[in-house]
Amino acid sequence: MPELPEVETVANGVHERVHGQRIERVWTSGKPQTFKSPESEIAEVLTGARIERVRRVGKTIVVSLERKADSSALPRNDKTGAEFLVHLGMTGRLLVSAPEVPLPPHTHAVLSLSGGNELRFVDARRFGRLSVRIADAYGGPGAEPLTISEDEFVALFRGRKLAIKAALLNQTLLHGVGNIYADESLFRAGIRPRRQAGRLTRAELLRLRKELIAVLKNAIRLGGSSVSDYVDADGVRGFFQLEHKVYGRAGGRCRVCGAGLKKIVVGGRTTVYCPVCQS
DNA sequence: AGAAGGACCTGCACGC
DNA sequence: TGCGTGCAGGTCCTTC
Repeated sequence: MPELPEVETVANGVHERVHGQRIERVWTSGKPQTFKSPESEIAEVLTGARIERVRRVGKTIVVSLERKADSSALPRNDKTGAEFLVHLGMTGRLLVSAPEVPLPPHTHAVLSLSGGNELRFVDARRFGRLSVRIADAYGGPGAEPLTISEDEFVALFRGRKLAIKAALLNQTLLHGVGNIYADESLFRAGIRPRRQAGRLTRAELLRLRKELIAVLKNAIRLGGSSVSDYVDADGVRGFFQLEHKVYGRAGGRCRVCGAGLKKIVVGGRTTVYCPVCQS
């Protein structure tokens, strides 16, 4: 399931392959829940536009477009272009493929590019979302975990009564963290997932911030975690799943102390932790 | 207002 | 063998 490192890997890979190219044709599947903007508006904004840049914000892939002079699908704003937002949801893939490669099942959008390749959005479970908007340097709903300061991080959780695990998953506080990296960072920081966020000490929160950043950066370096069907822009799997200490290992032994790993539900999500290493 | 829980959706791993 | 069941979870929406 794509979280910050997986989305970053895909965004970087797609950027390298498509920036500077023009979108010549757009096809969409007609499955309504995939499209947060009307499909006609997406087609109108994308067709003929040039891709300037592809980047990650939180778990969202932001494709910056140079606006066409005659586009009327979005309100006018002459100083800026448009943005195409891609959220991969659970099983979404954004692939750059040659047109002769057969379309995978569950393909929901195909952008034919001036360079000859296609940018394809494929999503079996259809939790992913596509939309377009006026460019205003999309910032996402929460703070960016890779660059947040110590004081800002500590302030996010002050007075919060929900479990620290649930707080990490809340995208309006911190965006980009999902179930895998929440469990992994809490394990590495030695903190129980059910602890009330507002009752963690400053020292514990600083440890959590440090471990979260380390685990995210390490995962980016390894191309993300491939569980379920995550792949990068070339369809290649990541390697961070081999480094998981707790996620997906319920019933197994802790790799640090040998104790049995416990499985519970926190914030509606399966949560795995070590009862000895996490106090 | 903040927190909690269900709905959405499909593929896959099970068990009988 | 084949079928049915349950589980996975990011985000949105409703409820408390």
